[in-house]
Amino acid sequence: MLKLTKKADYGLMALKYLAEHPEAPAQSAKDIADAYGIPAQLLAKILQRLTKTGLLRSHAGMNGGYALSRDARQISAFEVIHAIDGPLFITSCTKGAKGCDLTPSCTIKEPLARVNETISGVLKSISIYDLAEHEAHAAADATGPPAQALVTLTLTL
Amino acid sequence: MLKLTKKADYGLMALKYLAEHPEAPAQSAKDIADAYGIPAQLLAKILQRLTKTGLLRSHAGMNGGYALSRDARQISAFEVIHAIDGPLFITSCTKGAKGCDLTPSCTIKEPLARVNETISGVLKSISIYDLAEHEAHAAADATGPPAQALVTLTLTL
DNA sequence: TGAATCCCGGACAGTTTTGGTCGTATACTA
DNA sequence: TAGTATACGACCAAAACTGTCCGGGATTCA
Repeated sequence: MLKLTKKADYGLMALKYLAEHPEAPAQSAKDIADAYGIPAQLLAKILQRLTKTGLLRSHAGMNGGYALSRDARQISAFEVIHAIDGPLFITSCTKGAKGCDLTPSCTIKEPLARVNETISGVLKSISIYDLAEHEAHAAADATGPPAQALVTLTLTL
Repeated sequence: MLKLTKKADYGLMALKYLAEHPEAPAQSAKDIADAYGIPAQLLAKILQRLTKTGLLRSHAGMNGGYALSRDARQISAFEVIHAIDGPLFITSCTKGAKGCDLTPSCTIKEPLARVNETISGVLKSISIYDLAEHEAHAAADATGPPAQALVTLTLTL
């Protein structure tokens, strides 16, 4: 449990692919799908969704395709997952408005909501750039501190 | 997405209930189910599973029921969720052994595995005791430092 | 102009996961 | 031995997930 859907996985993989090919003006859904061996039509729809939410820009016609709308560093895994799978709530009794119907049972909800925020925080702190492989290892070593993401989260119950 | 199942929710709620009634030798599945308005038979099966994994102890017959097998402080939310929903993996390509079939595609897997560990860490750091409502507020204030769980996690990509 | 390439998006079928019920067997207590 | 409670497998309906099909539009190039 607590796993993300294949769609979200595919979406992350696709963005990673785009981040690793910044030179090309655009990559077609089919190219990306072929690169990873995932169903093209399915990926296409995922990319469409990411386009609608503004994470990608699309271009129809020959040599068209998709491209990141921002720098890979500025796109978090959270955004991608949220765009594809919708709002993530660890508690099954979602809906801040109505809450779970009967019973003020979910006193659990409160502490778990914090867990939820923590998880969101982790996901928000990870960018597509972090997922991509940065070729210039040697260069990175020379240029200074490694470009590692270091995340520290605090959870107080 | 990324939400836990109702079963896991129910399980946590039940353990919380047990933690809040330490005086009783045991609580029947029906009592707990009624307290929260959740289907009794379903909860029964969940409690049975928790019993098999050793988190609970059961006792049949009159005045029987379930009780925590350890102190509420010694039972983590992670254990409960794991017992009910099985191993939690954020990546859809689970199985460390075979990995996702074709394509060494899931280079994503590696960074996400760390996210997964982080989430597990959060869940492990939360005990059933933390979920329960502690009546003795005044007492707690007097006895010393507030019994708050403070969790700090570090994620390095 | 027209053909090729590529995005857009709804409808839909197959499968798996969940959530929940039923029935029966078993254990314990009074 | 009657009543209460767990143990557990079979079963089912509904939802979610994955994936496919298909008829559009947009854009580029010859």
